[in-house]
Amino acid sequence: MTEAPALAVSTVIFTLRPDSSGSMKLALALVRRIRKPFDGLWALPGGPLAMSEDIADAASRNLRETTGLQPRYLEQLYAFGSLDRSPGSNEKDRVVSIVYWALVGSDEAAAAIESENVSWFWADDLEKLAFDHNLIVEYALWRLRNKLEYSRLAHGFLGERFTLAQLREVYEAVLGRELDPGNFRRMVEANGAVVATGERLEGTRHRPPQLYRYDSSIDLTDLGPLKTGNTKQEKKK
Amino acid sequence: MTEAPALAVSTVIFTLRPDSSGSMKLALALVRRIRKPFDGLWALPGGPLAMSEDIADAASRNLRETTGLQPRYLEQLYAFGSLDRSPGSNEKDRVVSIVYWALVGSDEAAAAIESENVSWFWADDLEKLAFDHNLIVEYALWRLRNKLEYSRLAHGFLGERFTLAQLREVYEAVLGRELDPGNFRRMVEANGAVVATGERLEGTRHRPPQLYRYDSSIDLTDLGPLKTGNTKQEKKK
DNA sequence: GCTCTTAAAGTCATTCTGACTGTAAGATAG
DNA sequence: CTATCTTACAGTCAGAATGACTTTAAGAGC
Repeated sequence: MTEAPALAVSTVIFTLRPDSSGSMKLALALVRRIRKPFDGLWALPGGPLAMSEDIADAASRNLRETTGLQPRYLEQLYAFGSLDRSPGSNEKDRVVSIVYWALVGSDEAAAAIESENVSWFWADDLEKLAFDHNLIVEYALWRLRNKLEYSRLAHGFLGERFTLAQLREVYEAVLGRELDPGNFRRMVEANGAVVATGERLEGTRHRPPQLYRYDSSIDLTDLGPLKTGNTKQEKKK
Repeated sequence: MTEAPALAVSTVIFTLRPDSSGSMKLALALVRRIRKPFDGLWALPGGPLAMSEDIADAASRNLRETTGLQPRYLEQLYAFGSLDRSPGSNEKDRVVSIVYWALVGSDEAAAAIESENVSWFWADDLEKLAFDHNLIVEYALWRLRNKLEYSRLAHGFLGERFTLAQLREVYEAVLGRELDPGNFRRMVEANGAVVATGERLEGTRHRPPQLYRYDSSIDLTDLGPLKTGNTKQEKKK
């Protein structure tokens, strides 16, 4: 049997974190490389795929190992396998990376592991990363922004119950632009994936907003015939 | 170094072919397996990824090797790597397949290789295929149908010049439903990806339709930050 | 009570969409 | 050479969706 390219799994881990001014911004988890190539640069968390480990499980595992968290959403992004991904390295070292992207709740993310070598970075305005990881992040961002518009994806960042203002804040942070509150409400109500709980959020300094929850009979996102079933989500319908 | 899963590349090859009544229907190329497992069943063309071969090149190569054709469009679909893809087989045999999907022109497809072990099948109404290939085809179909609506994908099936009726026929074959000719014309003209050539198609038994071509400054499809550049397409803009 | 802030409902003009009608330009049959 | 058939192509109309905006409601804090 002839030599074959190695297989690795990496994960782009997104969350929302409050910036210095208190508004939510999109962030992602990176780890610092501690060996060549690209020693010292930041990179996506990842590692080799074990012989009897499901690919999504591997992504989930390296998410847990780096941040200590569980993904609220996990989806395969793309398989990257160009020959020049690691310039200057021997052909023998070729690695094909199957990349996943994940969402973690912003409340949970605050409790995530952070250290000298594991940290959150703002998704826009990234420094130069190891390998082709800048391209990978760009693509993951593009996919996240596209999917958000026709799916329940925002739920991946929120808790069980949330106000429409919080939901809108997620959309604004991900899309990077402000949305009209009235039109946003109309859009959300029309699409029907969100239902009012009847409860209200108390303790604000203004009119108490209603709390909503997602209709659990609707999938988090539309994967077509692919039903991963890897996250904690249930599905019916 | 511990043993790792093998890496293979497969391709879902779509084309349009006239059925017995003369209308175009979506078809895909399959090869018959001549060894275990699933000996005798039909399967997607594919094979192992060579050490120094780009993944898309491998997909392109096995498209050429099975059908003798060049893809007009080629895009990565998904990496399939469940542990139970080949039931009953040894864990040592685990294969992760990176699957691509391709479009070939219907005129060229008519000249494609066909044999006892290579043949076209209608995309709806497929028999049981080897491995998880039914699921893969289903997903490829879903992706094709989704992308068609917001891209220039239909060009992958057509020649340089075509009438709006031909373009509509592609849409109808892929989507599996009839479209209103007037509204279709309006939609196509509004989106601007198609331009009139001024020439007309002669020899019909009715009013001669105008010939159109795609505006080559617009990408065949929107891949976001990913620009494969693997097919013969040029891009500008 | 007054003010501040956000919730929530509603208005309006524009654009988009699907269904449909009407006319144009050829070929063919008689 | 006229009637008929077929499809090209233009245009209409009503309802839905969208973006910008206004109005009123319901709390907190002073």
